[in-house]
Amino acid sequence: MPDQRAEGEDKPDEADRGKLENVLLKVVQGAIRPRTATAYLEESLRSAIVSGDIPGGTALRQEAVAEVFGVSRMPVREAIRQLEAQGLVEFQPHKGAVVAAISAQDAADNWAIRKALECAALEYSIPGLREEDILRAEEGIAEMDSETDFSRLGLLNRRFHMTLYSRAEFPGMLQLIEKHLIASDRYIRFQLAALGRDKMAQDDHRAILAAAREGDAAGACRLLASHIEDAGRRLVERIRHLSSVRGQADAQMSNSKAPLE
Amino acid sequence: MPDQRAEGEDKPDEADRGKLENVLLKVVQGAIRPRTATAYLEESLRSAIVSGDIPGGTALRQEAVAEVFGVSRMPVREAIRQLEAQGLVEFQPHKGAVVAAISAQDAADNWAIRKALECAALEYSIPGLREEDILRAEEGIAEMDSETDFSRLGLLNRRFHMTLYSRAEFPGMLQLIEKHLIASDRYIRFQLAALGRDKMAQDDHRAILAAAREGDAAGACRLLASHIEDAGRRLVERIRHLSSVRGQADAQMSNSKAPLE
DNA sequence: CATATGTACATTGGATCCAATATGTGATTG
DNA sequence: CAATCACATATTGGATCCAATGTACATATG
Repeated sequence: MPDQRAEGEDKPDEADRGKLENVLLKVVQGAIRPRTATAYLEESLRSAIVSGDIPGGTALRQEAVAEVFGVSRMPVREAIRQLEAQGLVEFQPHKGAVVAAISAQDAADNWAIRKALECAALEYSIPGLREEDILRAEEGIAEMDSETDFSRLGLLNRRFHMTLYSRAEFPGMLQLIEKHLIASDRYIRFQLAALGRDKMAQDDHRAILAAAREGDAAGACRLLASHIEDAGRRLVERIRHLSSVRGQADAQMSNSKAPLE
Repeated sequence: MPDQRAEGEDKPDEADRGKLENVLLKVVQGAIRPRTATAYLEESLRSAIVSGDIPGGTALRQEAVAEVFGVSRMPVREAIRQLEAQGLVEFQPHKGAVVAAISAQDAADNWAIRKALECAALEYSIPGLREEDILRAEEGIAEMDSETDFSRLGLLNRRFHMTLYSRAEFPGMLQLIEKHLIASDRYIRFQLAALGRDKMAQDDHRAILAAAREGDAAGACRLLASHIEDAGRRLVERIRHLSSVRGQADAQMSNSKAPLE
């Protein structure tokens, strides 16, 4: 669901005209407002892909997608282009787009990138962390403790991590990290569905936060590095195991969707 | 201008069929082959942007671009979408796309990301480096020593770095690094044009390669880190300086193009 | 019978047209 | 005279149409 930013506020000088407009503005804001069809499709498709609703390997036929969303093929094509540049779909000229498949290689890549970037960001961020950030991170841990919905756990985990990095003065870096955190969501969900939420290594989270609170950048980075590394290694091992047991692992990975909704 | 590949050659006979195919293959490979107009536009625009031929801040009016390239607006739109997802242009619905402006913030981001990713990649890669890689890297350094064309210097620098990382077993990570190296090209060129090629810190390159040759991962990473950090700091300082002296620095940065062709 | 070839169909790439939105300019009104 | 509104214009968003390409199946031929 696309949330909207506040638009230009008209000055309320002309009797009730301002009020009327405000009312309409609220209505519009409350409603699902796809500012453009392309943006709407791009968000919907991405969320569906990372959540696993559209399993890896699925061919995205333009006509079919267009029909489902009630638009023409054109916005579909543009949305697919963007998803391609983001690495969420693979594209071949005249053949079409298929949702990027889950694979051990992709997972290993993602975790290696995350480790490098997140450790750097944490180091940059720690000196600038404030009370409110620490509190927000603590809340995040608590929320994860009490959350039962897998799909929300991924979001909460992402938020916790991003809070820790938020004071790094490199917005582009933070954006890149968030992109990879989102991409790792479906793997996290995949693990949770099978291993039955071992609280997502909450002990790690607590230890990292403790080090961050003390301003111990080196220690926090070391903890974060092994936190990410461990999760990545476990995940890659499991995917490798599955793909050696069964034929091609990609297909049935999608069943991680089943327990979710 | 899109050249087309050779069309159907009549087969002389079946005796030398294998050879014929090889010949045709060479012809096809040699030709400039824009598989689709969108891909052609995407490559052309990206190269023009990173090379500085299209300065930051330029509005990419679809109609104008389409006319120049002799196509309709549609492939232009798709290409722009991809460039947007790659962060090379900024996009606003109904307003259009403008080439992402050069800025101190963007440069700082880029170098911070590069430092994190490239150091990690180097560490992963060093244990797997072979003789041929070392040799290729040495050739790269030599080429940079004797190259006078600024636009090629960026390419050679990129190649040297990528050679060092090439044995890291994370293709996605390498792709991400290359993407950021390409994006940093126009900053490098910007520096070279002003500072007059101080050999691009070739001493650093030699030192890094020496450590890599010895298999000293930690040492090589330390050297690489400060190599990237120094260049980034110098660059950011210079951009900050320029923007404080003159009004907005973004516009006239484009003159870095002048000495190039 | 196997391989190669031709043909029909499905799907994507690209062009043109129309609609929606933003911006600039001039008129109107307090 | 200033501010606002209305309108004209430029530009982008989206839909529909046609062309190009890939795939699958049938057919011919050694």
